[in-house]
Amino acid sequence: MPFEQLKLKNQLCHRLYMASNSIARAYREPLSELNITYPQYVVMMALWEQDQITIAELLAETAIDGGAMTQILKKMSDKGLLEIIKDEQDKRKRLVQLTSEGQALKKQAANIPEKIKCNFTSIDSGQIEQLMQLLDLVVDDLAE
Amino acid sequence: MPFEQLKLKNQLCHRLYMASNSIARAYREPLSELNITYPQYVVMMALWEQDQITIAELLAETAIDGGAMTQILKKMSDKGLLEIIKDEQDKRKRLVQLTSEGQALKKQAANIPEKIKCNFTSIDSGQIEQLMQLLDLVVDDLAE
DNA sequence: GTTATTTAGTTTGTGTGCAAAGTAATATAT
DNA sequence: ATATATTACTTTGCACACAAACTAAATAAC
Repeated sequence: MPFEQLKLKNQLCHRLYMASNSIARAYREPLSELNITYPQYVVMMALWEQDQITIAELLAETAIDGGAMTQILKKMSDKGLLEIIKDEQDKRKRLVQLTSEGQALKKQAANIPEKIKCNFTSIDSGQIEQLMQLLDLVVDDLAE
Repeated sequence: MPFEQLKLKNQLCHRLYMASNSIARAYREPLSELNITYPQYVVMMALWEQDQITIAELLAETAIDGGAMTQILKKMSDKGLLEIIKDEQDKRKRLVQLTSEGQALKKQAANIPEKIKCNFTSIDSGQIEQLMQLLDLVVDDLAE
């Protein structure tokens, strides 16, 4: 049975591809009520946890691409969710800071995780925990 | 502990986001030797399994977006990997058919899964199987 | 048999993800 | 002190992913 390993049903990558797209799609509607996209939501979650961090720290926290981050932050800045401030100590760096609007959005976002979890009827929280641990192994193995 | 559920480390979606991006990145180099991208590789895998199928069937098999598929197939057709043939019975449909070059590429691709698996040093095949099953549950739950 | 609906696919516009090249400022080497 | 390298980002160009609007053809309704 040659080429068996090339079948889509045997490919972890295709499962991840589908699962990641499905999840992002699921977030679209709830996030559209906050007028943000999924990667923008990731940035917000990072900043709600720790504000006033450099772009490099935000990149490390979110795993968003640097080139994409510039555009994403610009759009979020235009929407008034955050401000990008020059670091006076090191003028190469820039600090990202939530506006009061950005901070206030946290309350509106608080019920989103619950909304998403409602979709998971055939998978329990233990399995989700297990899934996250396995995904961490994948990510760590692929981090060169 | 309010907002605990909004932390990135507690979010399945962010793990999936990182894992999916990491995997796609890992495929980039091996696939560049075949001069194809990851979604194009998914299309090829589907066609290597079953050739001469309609675009709708290809969409169902790959879970690629319809709008994206049109562009992807056009690029693959330009590269000479496949041809898009009108269905004479039902003129709305189009059949996708590999060229001999497209078929021949299968041999070159045969070692790609092995190359990718080399990255996974801390995760065994049993865990990968388990991971795929859990991801199937996620995808099924989110398929409306 | 014409109208309405559904199906199959394309087009358009926005938002990433990524590599590669570019810019500006700091750190290092000598 | 000056050249070199590194760091922190930005810009550009290409390829998707997606929603929404669109076209064309087959089917269903009447």
